[in-house]
Amino acid sequence: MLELEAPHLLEKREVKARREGLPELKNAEKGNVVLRFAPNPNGPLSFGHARGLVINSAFRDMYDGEFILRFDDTDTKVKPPMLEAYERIQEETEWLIGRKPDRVVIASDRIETYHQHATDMLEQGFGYVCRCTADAFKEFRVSKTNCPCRSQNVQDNLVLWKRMLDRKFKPGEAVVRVKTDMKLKNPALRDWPALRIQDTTAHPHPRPEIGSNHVVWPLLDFQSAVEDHLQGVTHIVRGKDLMDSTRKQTLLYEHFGWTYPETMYWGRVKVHEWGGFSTSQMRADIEDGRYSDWDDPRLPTLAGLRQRGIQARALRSFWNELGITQKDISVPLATLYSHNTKAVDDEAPRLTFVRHAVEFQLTGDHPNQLSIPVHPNHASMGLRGWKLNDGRIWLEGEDLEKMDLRLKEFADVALHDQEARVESIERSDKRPIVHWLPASQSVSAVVLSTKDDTIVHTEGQLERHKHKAGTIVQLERVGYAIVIDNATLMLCHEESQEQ
RNA sequence: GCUCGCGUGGUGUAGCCAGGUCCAUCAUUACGGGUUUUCAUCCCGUCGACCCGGGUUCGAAUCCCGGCGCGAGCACCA
Repeated sequence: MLELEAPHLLEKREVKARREGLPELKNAEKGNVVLRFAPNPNGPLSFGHARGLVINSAFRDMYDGEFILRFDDTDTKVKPPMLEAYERIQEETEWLIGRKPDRVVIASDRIETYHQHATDMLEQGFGYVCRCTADAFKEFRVSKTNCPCRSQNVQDNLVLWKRMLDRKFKPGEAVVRVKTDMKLKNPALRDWPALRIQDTTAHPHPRPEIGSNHVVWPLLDFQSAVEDHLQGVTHIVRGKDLMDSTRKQTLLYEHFGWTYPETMYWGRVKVHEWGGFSTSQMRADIEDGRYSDWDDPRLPTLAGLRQRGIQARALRSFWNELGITQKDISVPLATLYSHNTKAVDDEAPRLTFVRHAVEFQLTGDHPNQLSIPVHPNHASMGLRGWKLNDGRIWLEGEDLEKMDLRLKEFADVALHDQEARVESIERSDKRPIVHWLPASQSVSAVVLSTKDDTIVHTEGQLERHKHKAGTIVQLERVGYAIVIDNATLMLCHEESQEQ
């Protein structure tokens, strides 16, 4: 009885169990879920894009569904696409989510399909060609009055539509609008624009196969709505700034008799250490030479983070942990770094880097060589063999305040002038343990790190190594770093504030 | 201004829809301790929160109303 009338009462206890990971999708059937992420290819992917990629592909995995990467490249003037970005975004997506998208769709390939749907809309009478100026229409929108173009009959609309396609209008002289209702409470929804004219002679599409082929282009809400339906998208998970888009598009779906996908939203995210970066601002700064390129480690691009050794799986766990609440949040980079440390530590070979190195001469009895583990927790990673040869060693400038030191993995020494006299091989007291390097084992090197908006160069002596570029190592007592070449590394994580 | 959305410790997050098992979860940060010949990893511990005011109820983080705060949309951008 209870089961029939109020099954939720019985499930209560189970539902209250602590949830881990992402929430369930509504009306989702395993194997029958289609998701998408649709960036504008006006630059490479940013940190923020990663959220859309990570979350949507996580749902794809959770439901054994499909994930579409779609290029929403329908503006050639305000946010012109960048030709290189198409390939680059696909490569970065694969790196981030660890697989290729199930489908890739490029909006600019499908302009004629959108035109066809616009024709359908006009024929069925729920759209019209509006020849008012943007300003004039704005007044109609504010005053909740119908624009005169709204009452044109279907024939007139189709004639005007053909003239649009035939390049008889200039940009701004005609748009296609969706008939909703000018008295709708939300002004954003009132007879919203679906397609407009772009001057693709002055502003051709950067893809050579598209170029100036079309002048009538769909706007986001129309293009996205039609494409989601055509691709069979079942769930849309996106930023809450697109909430009104959902409402606009739902009105269009009702006209067409389609069912709108389930939607979920996330709020805005700010990273405390980064200001507001926009793709176009970054592009300008790179052109001005303020940053080296899109992969400059100071930039919040995926390429920049990757350059610094931030791992894809760290970004995945970071975004998955934030989840999809609608709250606007501000996260410290320390959270991302914490995920990255977990991702990297187990596999990071240890290496010695002596900053601001000062030379000393070892004296007294001591072995002439020693072996140090590559990783203290994993003997299987092998040993590093050091030879002392002439007994010249490097110590870090900041460690020299005390005269009695323990050279890590080696011996207790007492410093005097330029001499380090070995007092004991065994550890004999509580003197501080410091890292050090035999001169014969070292090479002059530089470690780069980002600090605020600058790149700091730290000179020092680096243990000789054969790690390939891109390897993440741990510089003992310094931090995790990515190998650039034999004598250059870059710290993965910004120097901590209290240093 | 109109419309929509959101307010749980320093920062995130779970719980809220279907009120009790919540003196509120987990993570991170900070601090303290343990393991460790790294200021790493790992482990243990401590501090710390339901925006405010009413209401409904035996009982409210959870439901209702009002207030306040924050954010977004109102583009012929995405």
